Amino acid sequence: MSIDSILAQATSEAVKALYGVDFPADKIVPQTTKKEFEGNETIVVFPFLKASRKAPEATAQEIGQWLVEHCEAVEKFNVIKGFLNLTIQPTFWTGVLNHVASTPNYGFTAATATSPLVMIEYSSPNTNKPLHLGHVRNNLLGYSLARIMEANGNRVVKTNIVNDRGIHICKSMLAWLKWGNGATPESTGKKGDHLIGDCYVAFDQHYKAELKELEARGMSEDEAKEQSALMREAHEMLRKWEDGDEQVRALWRQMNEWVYAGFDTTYRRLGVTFDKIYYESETYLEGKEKVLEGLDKGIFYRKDDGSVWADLTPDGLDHKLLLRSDGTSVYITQDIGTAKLRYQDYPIDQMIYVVGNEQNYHFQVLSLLLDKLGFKWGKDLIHFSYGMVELPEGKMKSREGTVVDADDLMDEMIGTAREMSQEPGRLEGLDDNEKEEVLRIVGLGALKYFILKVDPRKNMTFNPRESIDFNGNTGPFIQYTYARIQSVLRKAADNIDGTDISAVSPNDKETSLIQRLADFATVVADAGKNYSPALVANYAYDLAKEFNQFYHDYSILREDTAAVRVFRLKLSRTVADILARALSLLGMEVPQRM
RNA sequence: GGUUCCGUAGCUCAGUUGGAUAGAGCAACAGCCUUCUAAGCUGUGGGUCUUGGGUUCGAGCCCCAACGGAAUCACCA
Repeated sequence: MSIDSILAQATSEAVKALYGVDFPADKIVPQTTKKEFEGNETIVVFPFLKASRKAPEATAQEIGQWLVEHCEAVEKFNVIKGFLNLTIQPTFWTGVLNHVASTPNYGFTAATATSPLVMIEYSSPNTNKPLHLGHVRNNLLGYSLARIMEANGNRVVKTNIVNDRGIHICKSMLAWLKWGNGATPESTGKKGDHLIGDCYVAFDQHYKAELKELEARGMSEDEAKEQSALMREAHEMLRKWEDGDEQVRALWRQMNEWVYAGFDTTYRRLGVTFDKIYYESETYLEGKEKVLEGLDKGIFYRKDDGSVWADLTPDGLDHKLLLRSDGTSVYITQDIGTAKLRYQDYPIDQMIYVVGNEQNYHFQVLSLLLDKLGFKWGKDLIHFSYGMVELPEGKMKSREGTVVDADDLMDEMIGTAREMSQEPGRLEGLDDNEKEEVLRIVGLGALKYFILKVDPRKNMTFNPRESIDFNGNTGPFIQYTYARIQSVLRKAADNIDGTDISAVSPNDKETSLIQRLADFATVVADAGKNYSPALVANYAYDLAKEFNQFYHDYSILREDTAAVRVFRLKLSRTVADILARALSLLGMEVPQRM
């Protein structure tokens, strides 16, 4: 039982005993005492004043006295205004440390066969360009969210829907045919996704040039777009694709394979994985049937021109098109289709879509539509909406070449880690492979933490000229704290688990660290409830920061009382363990040395 | 114009269901490596929490309004 619930319960009893009023324990939330004040846990007594009919100080005094007399865990108390500061028995804290240290996966809940099944969709790239910084944010958030949901006892299915069809892919294909000179990833040594991305850019350039020429001949911009031979060819190709033209399909398959190979490399480096991948080319026809079903049931209506619509005005939204007048699907129809397929594949209880905030409206609509169509998780689907990554000059623009490429970025991060590690004494005794592994872990850790520590809803700015920091509130700082503890543990000769530490009285710093360790369970639960990797990230930083201060103030190995030394070693080891587990929720690894 | 989101130190960001004197990092300045890892630690300076009302013992947090910014409101995806 946690100290918070013990105190809440005891305080509830105190109010009952002293004032004869029932005050439910779950309404009492003790909080950690601020550093400036004496004590470990604080209870705010203002809510009890109605019951006590006394001044705040007097009330706090009475409750404090009662707790000292009746609650074993409470050693003493002091009162400042309406705040009752309680000092907890030292032996209690060593007990808490032992508990956390000896509970495997403390704070994590394992899923069972009956746990809720949560499906998380993230990444969802187009196959016409390589992944960039915006995708990186999406992937890291999605993967971390999956880890957090798992830690909270959910069964999780990570899914990716690849947008592998449409006019944009045809543009790349056309460009490859026209100007590609038969280039392949093998012949050029280029990653497949980058090769295709170059084709897409090439199309855009030639298209622009064509428009310019047409406009020079006196056409308006719209006329030029209408007359563009390139665009017509692209559309013709799309039509052939939809007709199943074997030549077009073969090229399409070939190019997509190249792209997937490229994506796989990037995903593997980023450390993200998927349990089930859907391809739009296989799902995009699926939604139509569901829409027609809804039409039959009278949920939707048909206009005179044959198009099908949903009336969402009762929900405060607009009318939404579901099928064009020629009977073909639009974007949202496809999402209905994938929802149907997914539900056939998995008995989903909850669906989380990790998609940028530019699609907020889309998911508001999708939620309503799925609900109307009878999906039990439709109404409560979570659109995990995140803000864009911007450059100091504004948005990233592929046309202007300001896109921050995911592969380049990872290279740079690892490069910076390499520079940092040049200092004498760093990474000595490791062979080259081990060194590279550490640099990879640290470089990627810096990137991941940089992105995950901020509130996902907010737009974030990334300045490519100022490389991501490795000092201060960063991933490497937390990893460093871990590695530092490992170093101490390697040098310790003590039998950590075989020595009794129950007689040790933790000092303030140690008590505070133990409290923080115990908090980990709450943090994991809150992160799950609020879908918030940032909560975990900031917790890990606080814990690491506090440990570093402790490390500076108190010696561990040089403490000559065996019991205290072992106590501190155990505390350190548990901090390292919790740090590693917190970071694992962010998809981050820890190095044994750095 | 409608809807949704954001506004905290020069910059990047925290701020746990409303609690005590609003916190970190970066940048600046001043210190600390003969000691368990200096990717660290300590100190100094830096704030009208966009503004104005309201709710109450108490508001950065909740409500209303204004201002500023972002996204979105396609027979595009």
